[in-house]
Amino acid sequence: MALMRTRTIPEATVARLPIYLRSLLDLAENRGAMTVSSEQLANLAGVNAAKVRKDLSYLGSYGTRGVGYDIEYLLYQITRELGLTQDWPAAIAGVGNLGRALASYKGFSERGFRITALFDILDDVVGEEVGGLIVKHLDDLKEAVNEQGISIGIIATPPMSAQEVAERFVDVGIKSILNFAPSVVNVPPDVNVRKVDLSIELQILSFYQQRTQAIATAREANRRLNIPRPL
Amino acid sequence: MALMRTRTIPEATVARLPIYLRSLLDLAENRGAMTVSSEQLANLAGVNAAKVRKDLSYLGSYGTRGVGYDIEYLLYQITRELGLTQDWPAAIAGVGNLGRALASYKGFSERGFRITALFDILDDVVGEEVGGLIVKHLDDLKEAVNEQGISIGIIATPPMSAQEVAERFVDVGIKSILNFAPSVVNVPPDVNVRKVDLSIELQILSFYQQRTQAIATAREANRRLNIPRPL
DNA sequence: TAGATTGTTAATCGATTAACAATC
DNA sequence: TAGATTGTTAATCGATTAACAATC
Repeated sequence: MALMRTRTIPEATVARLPIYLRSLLDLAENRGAMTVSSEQLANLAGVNAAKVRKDLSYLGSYGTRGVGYDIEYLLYQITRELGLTQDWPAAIAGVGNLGRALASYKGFSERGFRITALFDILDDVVGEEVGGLIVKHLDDLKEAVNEQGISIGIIATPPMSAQEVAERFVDVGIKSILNFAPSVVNVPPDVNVRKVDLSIELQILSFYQQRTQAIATAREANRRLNIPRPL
Repeated sequence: MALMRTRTIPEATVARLPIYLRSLLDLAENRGAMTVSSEQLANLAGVNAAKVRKDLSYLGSYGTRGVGYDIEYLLYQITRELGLTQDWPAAIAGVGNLGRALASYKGFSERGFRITALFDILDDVVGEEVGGLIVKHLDDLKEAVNEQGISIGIIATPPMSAQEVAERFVDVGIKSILNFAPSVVNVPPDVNVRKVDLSIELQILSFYQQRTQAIATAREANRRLNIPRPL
């Protein structure tokens, strides 16, 4: 067996590639640029230039010293690396407020993701049309997955149902799950799960908000103490 | 001036506190437990026990050797640390699909966050009732912020408007922003921004999905090569 | 006392960053 | 050649984890 190519892109880098991708698309489409320096790209992406160069170096050496990176080529490389040259049809389970918003979210299709099926278990939701799709019963998951080649499952159910839906996804062979439900789901180790949790984001923000306010209060207190300074 | 207390909780720890909080609430409410060991809490939160103990040690030494942590007390400490004992009213700018879903999202109020105002700029949206609130024009932001003590701004607009909304938020003194728009916003350094980007999550998932599939394919290829092995 | 579990240390790992030789 | 910018090295920083003494 040939030696396995040791192309291990760090997680932190993978998480930044989509940000670079977006910046590059902006440069290409709206500003008609042909090349970009690590410095420019760093500014657009909100990181520093050394990080950009290091990140891009994991994809190979695609820049030109003294010139920068060819935007089109870099776009192609990042797109390929992220697997975006392939089609990954996605299904949403749970057609409540959030599920509906996700189903009709333009950003997905704009970035090449197709939501091809919606599932629920409530009689008054199954059969309804949402965002151009008829909501199916979760019991019909397997059939839809086989027919449509669905490879990404999106959980938009209440927390109580999340684990069961995750297991159903796993049972039908789905290996990538995006979980919007506010609960942890357990899956086998070969299944990729990413979690988006609105409450957690707000709670983290609360921490930093509290700190910001504490700093402002401390500064104010110091100001009051210091200003009427006796000679 | 007294020496500033050097209580610097690492970012990674702050991001995990809400997960512990949720697990502890589950233990307290649904299972009537009084104490919890780092081992148990780790299992619920999906991390390892050493990490739990290290994380909790930043809050102080609240455990009892040989026994574990008192759940009620730990709940109180984490809640306080995250700033959740305070009320942080939030406003949403952009009442499209996503904004509506967020406005009616039960999870926020369940976890102590109040959405107190909705803003848009479109005539046919302003004045509409969504989730029990009348949508206001963005021009009335300052008034509402002052009256309601709004401290968190949520951006749910299209990407093009995100920067302008962020600036309006900053102008009226908001120091914490949750950005759902798929674009980077620039704010002064004392403003806390967190970004939730649905497309980026899917793109990262795409990378790992591609890798998972490559591994499966390689395994299959090896199987085919190895099974009809000549002597 | 024996068993359980914390809190902390120290080793390790991974990510960030400045610096600069290589080179367009 | 002079100026610009990459790609990589090495230092540094922050996060993770195993191990275990402390102690309930």
